[in-house]
Amino acid sequence: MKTLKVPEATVTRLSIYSRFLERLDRNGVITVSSGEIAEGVGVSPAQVRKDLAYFGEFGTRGVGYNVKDLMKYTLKILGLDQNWSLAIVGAGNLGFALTTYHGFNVRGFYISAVFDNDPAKVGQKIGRLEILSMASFPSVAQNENIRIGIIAVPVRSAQEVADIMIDNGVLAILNFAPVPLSVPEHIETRNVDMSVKLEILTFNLGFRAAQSL
Amino acid sequence: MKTLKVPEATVTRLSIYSRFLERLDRNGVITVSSGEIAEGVGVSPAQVRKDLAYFGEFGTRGVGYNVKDLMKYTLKILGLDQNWSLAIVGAGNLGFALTTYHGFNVRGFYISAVFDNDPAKVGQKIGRLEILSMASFPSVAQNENIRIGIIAVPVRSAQEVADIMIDNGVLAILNFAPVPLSVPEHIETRNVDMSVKLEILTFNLGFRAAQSL
DNA sequence: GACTGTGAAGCCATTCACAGCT
DNA sequence: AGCTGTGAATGGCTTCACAGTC
Repeated sequence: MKTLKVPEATVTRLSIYSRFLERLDRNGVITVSSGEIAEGVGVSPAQVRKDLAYFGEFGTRGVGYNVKDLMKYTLKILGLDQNWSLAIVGAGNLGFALTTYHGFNVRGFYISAVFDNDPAKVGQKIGRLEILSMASFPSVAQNENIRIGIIAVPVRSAQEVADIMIDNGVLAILNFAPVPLSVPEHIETRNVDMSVKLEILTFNLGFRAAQSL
Repeated sequence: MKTLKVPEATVTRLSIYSRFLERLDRNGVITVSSGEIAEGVGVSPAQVRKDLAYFGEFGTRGVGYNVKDLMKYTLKILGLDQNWSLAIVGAGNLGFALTTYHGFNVRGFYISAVFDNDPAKVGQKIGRLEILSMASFPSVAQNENIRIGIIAVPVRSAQEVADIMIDNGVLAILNFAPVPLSVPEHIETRNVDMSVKLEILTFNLGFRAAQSL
């Protein structure tokens, strides 16, 4: 088992393997081979084995992997053996969708609070959560032990929101605003940019297609 | 100018440069250097020049790039000099957010229709759009010339929706369901998986941090 | 016989460093 | 002098292929 320098692509796939394993486990599958995982998630068997090898030897030669065990290992590696309190800032359509998005309220994640500075929104409810003003961010972040923030505000407010989050102990930010955040070295950020993905599609429909003429 | 084999990472960045250039243009900036673009979007200057070089020579040595021209070139390359009709399938919270998400109704994209098979939703309105039953997908897809589909349904329905889309002329699919779609060779698909990005954050907070102890 | 784990090879993307223009 | 465009070097990820194990 060697560690250090795990490619981010490996972590991405690990997250996908992990969810696939949960599905297998729910279906009562006991053992799975790298080839079956590969088939299920659309990568090569060697890739699956290489990825897992960054973290240990989880399989049995000639047999494969125990689904339940490997699922637990992947969850542990991804840090999902603990609970993570999330705060969402921005209660527009996107923030609303994210708050009610079931996928965020599983696998160790729990949305603790939603913030918005629009006075028309503060006080309204999204499911069990009341929309709070940003003025209460510091106290809520501390009480709820919020270490991950989700930014769902327009570009112009994104950096300001990030700064407030970081000042109040947030260690990692998932940013839906299409702008890069400038943050200290030790803060983790990732952007989710839906438009970029759309434009990859149109590029491929146009430009690549034109080349193969 | 050499072409063939443009890395997908280059296309991703091109989309980001393009949006950055729009911002510069709105602010009245005339000329920009690779270093300034790099600074603005968080990559290296050499990377910016290399990326652009895949598509031509757009700059002037000693000077830089003309903002308006380069913006137009990037839009053209990305296929955004034409209009793209989108159809969204799934009018749950995510579909609702996507339908009203302003970022999708700019840069050449236009949401033409929203579909859902829940009888309780069919007939309701999201802004200007009435939610349609999937039974009308074929005729609407044809009339509106829909070539791009967005899947915002649960995992269990995603493949079925993809099949219907493809049967009715859709060429590219943006899939928000966390499952790989199986599609013919010539169909473009990309997944937007928000949970994966979250799990990269928790991995980095946990695993990577543990290694540096 | 089947499947994992892994060094080596191959491939792809990024960075470097500088020649070429303005 | 300043900045682009690009071949060469580097670095990193993926695939190959096979030894090791059950």
